[in-house]
Amino acid sequence: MLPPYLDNEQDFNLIKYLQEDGRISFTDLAKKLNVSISTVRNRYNNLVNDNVINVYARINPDKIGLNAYSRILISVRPKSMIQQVIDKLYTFPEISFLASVSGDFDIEVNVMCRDNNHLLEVLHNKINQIEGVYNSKTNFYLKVYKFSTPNLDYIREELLK
Amino acid sequence: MLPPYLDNEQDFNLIKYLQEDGRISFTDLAKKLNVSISTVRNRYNNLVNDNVINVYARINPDKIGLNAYSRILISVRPKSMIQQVIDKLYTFPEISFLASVSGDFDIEVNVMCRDNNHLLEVLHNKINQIEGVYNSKTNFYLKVYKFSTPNLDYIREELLK
DNA sequence: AATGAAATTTAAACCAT
DNA sequence: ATGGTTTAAATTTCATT
Repeated sequence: MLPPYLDNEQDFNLIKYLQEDGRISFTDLAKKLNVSISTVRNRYNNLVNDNVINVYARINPDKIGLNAYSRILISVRPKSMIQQVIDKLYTFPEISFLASVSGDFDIEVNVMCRDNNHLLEVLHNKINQIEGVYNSKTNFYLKVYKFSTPNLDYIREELLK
Repeated sequence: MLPPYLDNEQDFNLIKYLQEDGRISFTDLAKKLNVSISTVRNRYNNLVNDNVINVYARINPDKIGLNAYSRILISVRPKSMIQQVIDKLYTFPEISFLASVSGDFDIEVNVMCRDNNHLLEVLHNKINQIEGVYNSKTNFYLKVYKFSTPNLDYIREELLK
């Protein structure tokens, strides 16, 4: 069974077109979907309000001088402090991604920094100073080949199996 | 020194507003920046054409039934085959992120799957079957707390140091 | 929830500086 | 690279089914 939103042909296609071009006009969407503009607007607003999608500008980090893009894995001890550490990490502007993760470490963050010095500063003076951070491990993204949202046509097919 | 784009007050603010709302009208942007609409449009087009930003709809994976979101690290042998493996991985619709990475593994991908069975299928039947994939290691994102673009005000400050 | 119509706002194309 | 003008297009609001 398809989850809500993807089971609706209109929502599904709406999302698909907005993935390709976040600024496509409602009028164009209405033409593509063969429904009225008002319908497109209603559905779009629902999708955004329900936090299914959000339309925003993604920055290409190296194009704006952020040349040290890395993944930092963090282990917390005692484990009871994990949420506290997450809350603190959440406030760091360098961090573009923050998640709980399974495996040898508890938390994964992605950090976009100016250069290695900047990364070192963030790591030593900020992340490693958080109470509860017991260990951390850093790896660099040497080159990013793909950064996208998943292919909806494929997903629909997959979910219908 | 600031890199191109961020050294320009207009581009900088343009990006900042578009990060918050990818569908903000050029007219509103022009009012906020106190410049003409034409200027906003020209600068926006340049930013997009130069691949500094792109505006698109990001999907919240669990809202559309993708409940197994994971990171897979891949090591390639012989190392001469890395690019070939990357090219193959690039074509997989499940993969939302693909990068070369430093450390014990060569490649990192993020995969959005329906459930564990789906992930297993992708891993065993697709990724691990690629010629040159020698080893792989999977970890789950148990919960994503932050998924954003970096805070521009902070970055500017940092880059000016 | 989906539509239609009118008034308002916005975008696009063009030209000028 | 920026701004102004005009025409076409899109959006918003409100009413209707």
